[in-house]
Amino acid sequence: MTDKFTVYLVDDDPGVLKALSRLLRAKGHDVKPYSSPQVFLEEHDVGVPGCAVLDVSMPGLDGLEIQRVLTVANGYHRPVVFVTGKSDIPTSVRAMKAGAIDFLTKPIKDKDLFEAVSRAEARDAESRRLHSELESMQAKVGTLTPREREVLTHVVAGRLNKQIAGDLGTVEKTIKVHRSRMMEKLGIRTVADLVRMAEKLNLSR
Amino acid sequence: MTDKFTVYLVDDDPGVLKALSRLLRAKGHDVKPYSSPQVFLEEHDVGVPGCAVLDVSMPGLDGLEIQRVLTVANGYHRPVVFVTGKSDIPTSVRAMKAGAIDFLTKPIKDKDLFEAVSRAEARDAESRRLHSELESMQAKVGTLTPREREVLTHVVAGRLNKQIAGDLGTVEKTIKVHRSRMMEKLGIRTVADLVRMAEKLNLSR
DNA sequence: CGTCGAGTTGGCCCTTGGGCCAATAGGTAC
DNA sequence: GTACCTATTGGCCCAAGGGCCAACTCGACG
Repeated sequence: MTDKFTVYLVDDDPGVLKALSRLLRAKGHDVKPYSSPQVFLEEHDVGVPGCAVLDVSMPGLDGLEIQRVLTVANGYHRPVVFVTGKSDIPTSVRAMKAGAIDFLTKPIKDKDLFEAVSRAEARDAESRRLHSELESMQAKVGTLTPREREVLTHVVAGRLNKQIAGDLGTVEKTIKVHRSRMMEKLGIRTVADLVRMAEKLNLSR
Repeated sequence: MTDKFTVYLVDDDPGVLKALSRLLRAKGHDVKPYSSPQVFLEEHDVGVPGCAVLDVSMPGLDGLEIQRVLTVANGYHRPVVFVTGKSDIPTSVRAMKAGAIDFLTKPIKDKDLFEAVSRAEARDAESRRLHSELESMQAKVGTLTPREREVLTHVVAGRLNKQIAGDLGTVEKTIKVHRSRMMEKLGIRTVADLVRMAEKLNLSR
């Protein structure tokens, strides 16, 4: 149903690795199989849209460890689906609390795996969309001078130019100029849009 | 550490019920023990700040069923902590996916239960705060006339009075009046606040 | 039929926002 | 030192927001 979505598959059992790879490839996914968690982490690229399907218990690095590492990144969370042959409830609960998409026990039903990967794909797409939106906004805010940024926060707070001038120890005219340049740089025309942007970036506080 | 926080405790085992009750009461919580899921659901009051601690497997209504019922409400989700003597991974995963705070296996460590209830309390408080905030805002929006509401959406969209007038087939003066009355009724003074309110209420679309 | 709320509109006037042009001052980079 | 960026300020003028008072229409309610 989809393509250009990469599934990072990590399982120390070559048989499982092969079987799941075939299954997911048949579904149209781009699969990258790893029998070693370490190698996976080295080659893993957060820039690629995709999800991780991890065996819970592996020698060296177990699935939960990997999940933690993947989560640390920069706010972006690589969606993780766990598969396991032998595990326990506390482990599954910990995984889910940490944000796992699903926690499947072997024997794994194809349908369950597909659904999990599908949800992972949706979440990944959404989080990428959000993330890139925030990035582009932050990039624009980054081009603002310190003064312009101050004015921005005051405008978002709903203060009048005159009041902002008072707060910043200058005159209204100066604020108008900063304000105008600020809006220009942000590529925004209305205060409404400015407020929405500021809300998303948490610039209100 | 806290009080006036109610723990609805539901377990068909009288012994467990008694033990957990004592434990939670000692911690300062107001505990309402039920050995019957049905009775619990009948007496349950979403208006009371608290959480539910449910046994997963019970005759009649199992824990997951109860969780589903508690979730249906009106957008408010009663935080649920599961306790179980005998369960399996798929069940725990389903519970966590459905938003459970935690899924504890017996023998339950006091510390785990306390932490779970504590997190449930935090979540409950937060969701109540959010909910009441939304309610009061919606109540105010409810006092608006249809026309005022239309104007609201246009203002939030960043449109000028003149443009709004064009869209609504009237003149700028009329929009000014609606706009003024609208702000007055909402108890809001700045466009910035209006936008933030609209965002929270999803009035932008 | 009279009252009332909702929707309209006009006029008047003041405050704000914002664009354009010009100019000054301090600091930094080449 | 010259060029450039950032911050400032002034003047001029026009557009937009918004308060106050008054008035009109229409449909619903008694």
